[in-house]
Amino acid sequence: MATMHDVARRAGVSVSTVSYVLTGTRPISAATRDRVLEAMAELGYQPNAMARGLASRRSNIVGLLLPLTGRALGATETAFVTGATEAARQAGYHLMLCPVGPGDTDELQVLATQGLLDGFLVMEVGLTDQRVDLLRTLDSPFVLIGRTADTDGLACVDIDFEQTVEDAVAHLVGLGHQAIAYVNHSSASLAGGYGPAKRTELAFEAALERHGITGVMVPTEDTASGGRAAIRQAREQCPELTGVLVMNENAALGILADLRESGLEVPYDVSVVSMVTSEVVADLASPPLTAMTSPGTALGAAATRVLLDRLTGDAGDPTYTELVPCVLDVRGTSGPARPRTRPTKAAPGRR
Amino acid sequence: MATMHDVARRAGVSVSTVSYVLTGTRPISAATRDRVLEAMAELGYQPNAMARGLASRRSNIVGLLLPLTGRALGATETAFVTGATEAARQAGYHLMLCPVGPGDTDELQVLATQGLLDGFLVMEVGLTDQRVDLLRTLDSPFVLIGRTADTDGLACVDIDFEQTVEDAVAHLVGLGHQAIAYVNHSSASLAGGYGPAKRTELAFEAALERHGITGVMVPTEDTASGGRAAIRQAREQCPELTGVLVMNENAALGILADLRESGLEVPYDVSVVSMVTSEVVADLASPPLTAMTSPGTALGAAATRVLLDRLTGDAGDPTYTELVPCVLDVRGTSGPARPRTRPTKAAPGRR
DNA sequence: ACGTTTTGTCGAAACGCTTCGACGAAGCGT
DNA sequence: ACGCTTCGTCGAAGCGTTTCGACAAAACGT
Repeated sequence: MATMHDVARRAGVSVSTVSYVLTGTRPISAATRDRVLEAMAELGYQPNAMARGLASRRSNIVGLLLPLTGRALGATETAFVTGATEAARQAGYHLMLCPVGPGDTDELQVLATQGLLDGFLVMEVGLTDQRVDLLRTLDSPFVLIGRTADTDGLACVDIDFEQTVEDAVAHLVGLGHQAIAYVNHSSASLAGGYGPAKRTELAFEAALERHGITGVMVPTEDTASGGRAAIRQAREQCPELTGVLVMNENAALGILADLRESGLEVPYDVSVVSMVTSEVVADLASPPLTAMTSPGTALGAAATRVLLDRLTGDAGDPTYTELVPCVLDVRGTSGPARPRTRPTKAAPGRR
Repeated sequence: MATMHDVARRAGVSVSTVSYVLTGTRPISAATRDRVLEAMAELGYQPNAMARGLASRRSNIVGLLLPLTGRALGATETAFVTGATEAARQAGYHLMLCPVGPGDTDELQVLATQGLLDGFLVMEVGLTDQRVDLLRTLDSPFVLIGRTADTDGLACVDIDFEQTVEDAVAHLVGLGHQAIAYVNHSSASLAGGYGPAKRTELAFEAALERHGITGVMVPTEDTASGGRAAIRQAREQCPELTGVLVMNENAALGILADLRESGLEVPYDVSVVSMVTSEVVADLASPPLTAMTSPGTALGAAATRVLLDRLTGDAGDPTYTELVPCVLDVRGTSGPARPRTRPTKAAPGRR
């Protein structure tokens, strides 16, 4: 590997001059610049990342804090990651995946103090999250993807759950639905203070009231069978329901299957809207899911930009919060509400 | 941040002694070791990753080369990533996600020469892959997750497609199926030399011959609608088919939906086995998919171990290849073959 | 008791870069 | 022609480690 010394010698300049050409820190005459550039090209010179990092105390690497549950990531999380990675790359940064969950403070402590990372992107943020506290006291720059209960002084990028729920409910109400169920994350998530679960619960209640309709919320596991259980429970608690809002993609498919097996046709008898859903999964269902598509890639990219702005010093507001709602994609599982008579077996031929 | 100097002063030893305590490179008496350790603890000392990297020319970071298509990663790929990340962490390494596809040689050239990464894990390997050639000429240590056409002198970890196809076919044959379709990746993938597509095609043909049964292979897009199109085409080409093997999870769901809509009941009329499938997606379907579950996490971990062995020098065979077959998980979509009469509308009550 | 090895520690030289102060050479106004 | 600023470049001092050669002190064999 050629070093800066080699380049300097070949171009007949000093090492520092080469450095200035590279970093643009000081003005260099066009003539010498060209000579240096040429020498670099001839030698196939590539600056050493470690040396640069040591001297400048910035690595151009940001860490992505992501609890690795052992189970696969959802499509939404994956989109976050790819969005963030791509955005970082375009800004000349690298992205390091760090399996650090809300409780792994020791891990994070090490990561943040060993000087490898310039800043952090924090995913899967709980309403109270030790990682946030730690990063704050260490004052490492960081941006949350998600939100804690108290976002004072924090930079956050998140899905606008309130708006998303409202939009979804409005869609159903617009189709004439008067009784809707909301199938939320598990009660464990709710109790554990998982932000999206809590926020959507509140938003759902608010939306019901605003539109003057009735509804129930049912928490359930994020699996197909969880969805099945939830829809049964919902129909029991609220037999007249014609609309279902469901938080989790997997649960959504379970609901669809269960309704079908119960002799109810979607969307003729019941409409289903899936929240925070990726297109791939929506298209997996048949009919394809009407869904609030999660802006995963965009969020990841936005978070990265916010963090990078902070790092390069031209930081604006340190309390910057950017909320992006999911957008409604009407596909095959939502339609006009049936009149409020007890549904008979679905009329054939309708789909 | 405390430095080694601080620790050395506090413990009353030289800097190099502190270093030896940390790295174990040379013997240190128990007494001084304890003193040094104590000083570290008191100061909350944390070695600087950059300085260490510069001096030792190893970063303890490995890069994961992964084309980011813009679309979300599949569950299998995600499992690879998490498995690799976790395994790296346990060995004291970090994992950096690098969006570098088979063609992005410039990107990779930079990554490999800037000295940030000790080695590479290469994902989504094509039958011929420029990344492999480049890494080879730069002689950076690397391990493939997947295989090129010619694996001479390469370290690979991959799914054992041949075995997986054979197992799947054997499962169907064991249930009495005599005519099976294989819904493969798209013809573009096949033409582009995508390893899994090609290998499974050959393995399927071999399995047909070995078992003395008939079948067709239909390439299709990796989407639900791709699956629908494929199953139609397959039934046209081979009306007597009772078994379907499908490469892609998304396509599998499409196939299930299409069969149901055609009045065929799974698994009574047709059995479906999904290849290289994750449990989450398998459970999304109803009935849940009988599948060859992909050992994603295990593969990622295995690849990492192989790479790390190579890095730490106690490398064994540089041509080490580890093949792991998917394992058959019988769920709800496979069952005994129907007698070979033309099926009438499925008898009710059966499932 | 003697050389000889082994053990434990030290000082200093890298590692390849950034950055700071210095300084001659131009360019400016007057 | 004069000092004054600006421009372009240089040398050297770090950045925080690892690692190598050296060297007392202790342990060994005879």
